[in-house]
Amino acid sequence: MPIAAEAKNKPRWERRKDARPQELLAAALDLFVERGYAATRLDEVAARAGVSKGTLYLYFENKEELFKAVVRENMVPPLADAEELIEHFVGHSSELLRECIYGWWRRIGATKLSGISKLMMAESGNFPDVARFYHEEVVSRGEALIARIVERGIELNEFRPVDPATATHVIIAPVLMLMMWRHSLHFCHVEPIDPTNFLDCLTDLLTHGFEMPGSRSS
Amino acid sequence: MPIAAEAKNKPRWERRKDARPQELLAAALDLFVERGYAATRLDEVAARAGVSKGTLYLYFENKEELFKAVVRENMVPPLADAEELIEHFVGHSSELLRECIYGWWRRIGATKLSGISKLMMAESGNFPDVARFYHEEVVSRGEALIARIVERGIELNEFRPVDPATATHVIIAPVLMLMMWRHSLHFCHVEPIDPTNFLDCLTDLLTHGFEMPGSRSS
DNA sequence: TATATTGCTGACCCACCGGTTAGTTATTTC
DNA sequence: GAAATAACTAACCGGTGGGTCAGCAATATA
Repeated sequence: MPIAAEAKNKPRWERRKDARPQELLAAALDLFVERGYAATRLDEVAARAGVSKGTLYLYFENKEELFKAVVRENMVPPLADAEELIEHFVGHSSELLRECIYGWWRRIGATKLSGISKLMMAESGNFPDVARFYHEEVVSRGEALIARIVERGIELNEFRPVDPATATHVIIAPVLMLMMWRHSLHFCHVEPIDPTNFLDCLTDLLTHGFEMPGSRSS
Repeated sequence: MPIAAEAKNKPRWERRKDARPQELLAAALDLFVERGYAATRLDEVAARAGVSKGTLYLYFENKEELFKAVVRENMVPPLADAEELIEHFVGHSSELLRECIYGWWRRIGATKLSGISKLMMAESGNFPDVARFYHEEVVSRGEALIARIVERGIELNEFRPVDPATATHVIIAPVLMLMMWRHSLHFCHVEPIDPTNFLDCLTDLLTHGFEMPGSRSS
C-alpha cells in the first residue's frame, strides 16, 4: 500500500527464452539505424529490449554477430523475393525495372531499413569484417539483381545495348542517395525530399534513357 | 657516439609556431577522411603532424573546432570559385552545368575531400552542431549553386520548366554517390567505378533530359 | 513444499580517448 | 652568457563502453 508502484506482486523479471532474440533484434535495428554501428551502445540495446546487457550476451556472441543477425533477419528476405519476381516476370523490362525500384523503396527505402544501408556506406571502412559480410550478403546480390534486369532488356531488344555494369550503378545511385537523405536531412530541419516525386522523375528518366531508339513507348 | 641514432645534436623538437596549424589541418583532413569524425583520435592527428596532443590544443579549441577549420580551409574555396564561374558564364546552361559537375569532381570528388562529404552524410546525426555548421557552410551553398543553373536554363528557354528543387536533387544525388563509393568500395576489394564513364553517362542523361523538346543540341 | 534448473541481473574489469596541466626545453632578449 | 619567454611534451584525469561472471530469483519438477 505505502509503496504504491510495487502493489502488484509481479516478479522483478520473467523468463522468456524464446521471445528475447526477436526483441533484442528489434531494439538493435532501431538503435543501429538511429546512431550508427560504432555509436550504438549494447547497454542501451538491452535496455530497450527490457533486459540487461548480460542477457544480450546470452543470445549473441558480440556486437558484430548481433549486427549480422539484424541484417540477415531484415535485409535478406526482400532480396530473395525480388530474385523470385525477376525470374518469373512476363512483360517489358522497363516495367520490371520500375516494379523492382518501387518494390525496393516500399520494402526497404521507406522503412527504417534504409538506415542500415546508410550505416554500412558510412562505417564500412572502420569495420572491414562487417563490410565484407554485408557486401557478400546484400550488395552483390542487389547489384546482380539490377544487372540481370538490364541484361534481360538487352536480350529482348527492349533496351539499347548499354554496359550493364555501368547502367546498374547509374540506376542504384539515386535510390541509395534518396535512402540516405531520409536519415541525414532532418537534423538541420530541412524539409525532406518527396520520394514519389523523386522516383517518378528517376524512372521516367531511365525508361526514356534506356529504350531502343524508334520505339514509341509513352 | 655509442648511442648511434642520437649522433646529430638536433633538438628533440623545434618551435615552429606558424607552420603548425597547416600541418595539423593536413593531418586532421587525412584522418577524418580515413576514419570518420568520431573514430578519429586526436592523439593520432597530433602524432601524424609530428607533435604531441597537447600542442594540438594550443592551436585548436577542441575536436569540433578542428573539424570546422578543416572544412573552411578545404571545402569552402571551391564553392566560392564555382559561384564566381556561374555569375560570369556566357553560353548554354547545359554547358555550364556540365562544367560545374566536372569542376566539382576535379576539385572535390576526385580528391580526398570527397571523404568529408561521406563523413558528414554518415555522422551528422550524432553531431548536430557540426551538421548544422556543415549544412550552412557547404550543403546549402552547393545546392543553391546548382539550383541557380537550373533557373538560368529555364529563364533562357534552354531547359524545360522543371521544378528547380527536385531537379537539383536529381542532379547532385549521383555525383554524391560516386564520391561516397570512392571511399567504401575498396574495402571489399571491389574494382572502383570509373568516374569518367559514370559522369559522361550522367551528364548526357541530364542534357537530354532537361533540354527543350524540339531543340537539336547533339 | 522441497529441490534442481537456468534465465537473468548488475557490479565489475580494463582499454580507450577527449581534454588538462605541471613541468621541460628551444629560442629570444639583454 | 644569463635571464626571460613561450612552444612543446608527457603524464594524468574522468567518463565511457565492450565484454565477463558470481550469484540470485523465476520456473520446472517431484
